[in-house]
Amino acid sequence: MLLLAARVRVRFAPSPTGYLHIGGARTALYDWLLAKKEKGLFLLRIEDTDRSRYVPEAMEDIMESLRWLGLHWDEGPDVGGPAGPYQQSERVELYRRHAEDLVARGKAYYCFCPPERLEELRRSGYGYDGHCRELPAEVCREYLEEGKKAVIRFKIPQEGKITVRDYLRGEMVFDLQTLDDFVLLKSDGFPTYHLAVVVDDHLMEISHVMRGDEWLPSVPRHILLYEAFGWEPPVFIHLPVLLAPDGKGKLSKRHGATSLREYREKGYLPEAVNNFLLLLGWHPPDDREVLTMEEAAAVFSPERINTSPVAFSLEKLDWLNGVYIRQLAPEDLAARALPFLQKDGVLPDPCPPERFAYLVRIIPLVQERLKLLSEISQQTAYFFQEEIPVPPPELLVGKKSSAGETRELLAAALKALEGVEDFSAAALEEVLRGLAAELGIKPGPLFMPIRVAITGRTATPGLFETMEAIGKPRVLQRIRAAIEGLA
RNA sequence: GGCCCCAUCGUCUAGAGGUCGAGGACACCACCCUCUCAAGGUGGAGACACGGGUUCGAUUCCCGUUGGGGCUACCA
Repeated sequence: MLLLAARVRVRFAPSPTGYLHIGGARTALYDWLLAKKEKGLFLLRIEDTDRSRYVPEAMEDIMESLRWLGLHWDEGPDVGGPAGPYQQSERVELYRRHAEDLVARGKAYYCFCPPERLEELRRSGYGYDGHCRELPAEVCREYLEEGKKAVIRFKIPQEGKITVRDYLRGEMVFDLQTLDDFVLLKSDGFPTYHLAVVVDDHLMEISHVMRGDEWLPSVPRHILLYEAFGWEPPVFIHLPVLLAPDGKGKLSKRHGATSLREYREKGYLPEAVNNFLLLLGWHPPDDREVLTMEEAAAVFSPERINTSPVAFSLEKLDWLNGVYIRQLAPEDLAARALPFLQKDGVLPDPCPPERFAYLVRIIPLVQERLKLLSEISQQTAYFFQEEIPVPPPELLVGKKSSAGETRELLAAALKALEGVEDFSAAALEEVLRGLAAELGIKPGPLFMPIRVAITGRTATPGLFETMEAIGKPRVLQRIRAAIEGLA
């Protein structure tokens, strides 16, 4: 007994079978929020009891992803803690002892049924039939001594009903006859989920269990186990499942990105991902939906978690990402965008300080236009390049204009710009607006060819700020190149 | 098949018997702002699955139907 006191202790208990799933991230977030809100502790426990599905890199990815989200744990496999170890593969002795204890007390039994028999049983549509349940003790001992493969099964009481409780859904009644004698300890000596989760949640003094609602049908088994051990069960809070964006079927790889790392690689901010996940199944007491995790932790309450399935639709995530990008200080955004620019070859790695300083200067121009960090390269490449490809005439010449006219406009602009000493946005605006007035045309038809000439794009930040940032020499040179391209 | 869960705008949701001729957010449409694109502002369209009850009164409570989802492994 650890006697860690009656404070809230929650755990996130992923299985290292792959990268951290977006649904798992939500569970971890809710766990973290509850711990924060209640001034409790958040633990990380790795449930690696299935050796056949074990993926070596998974554990590192899970921890790295959680850290990226800022969901730091108080106890876990890397940091340790009073209830360790926090990796189930290091606790197999513990599970075995508990399973054997149940056998000794007549609440569980050894089963020697071969896989083929079990397979047949499964096809019949019912669970295990209790074949080994009443095996005489001598026979059992004999088999064991012979080294026969065996599992330990839990003995489900045969009659009656069991009432279990979910925090959000209330009481649920299950008929015991619909439950079969499930396996506690596998023949390889590892525990099944059911045994391990109950033993660990108890030993680690978990007060609230949050997990996906695919576990709802297993609650009776767990309650029965708690009763068999004579333990007090924790509060169960089952989170609504995440459905595919079209609402049909469970979210899976078929429906786009399901691992957190993919979102990170696409250029989503952890702030946005957290905020988005927060809203998938939970709603704040007021209508403020954009909130930091600190703000969320202050008002988080499990009562407000929904029970109906949730379609995982990304529209709001994209919007939230834009919101958080706009809130960032330029230096911060630059630092976060840099890896994307380097990956795309726009900036070198390592990045020289003066280039980074220039990036910081550019950032405010594109900040409110950015939805994903991964868009940074295509939106800013022309700032960093010495020369850009000469824009084709179809881009340069407006719908209502001609090549000749465009050439003349650019030539006039070039002439006016050559005389500008102070190449600042304000001065440039004055000069170019003056030029348009002089030519007797609206600003638009003059500005657009210039924009395309110096950026190669029709959609850019404000023209004058852009020109200032690119600088006089490159601006003039690009306009000259564009004029030549129209000849 | 058996067991379990769920059901408000396209999506996330508010709503806990009269306050609802159903509120917010994203997305969508229009207009405004405007050198383009964004951002921002204003406005618009858009939902209580269906059928029975209970009640003076149901989005809200109960039952059923339908629909969706999950579980039914020596996987979690």
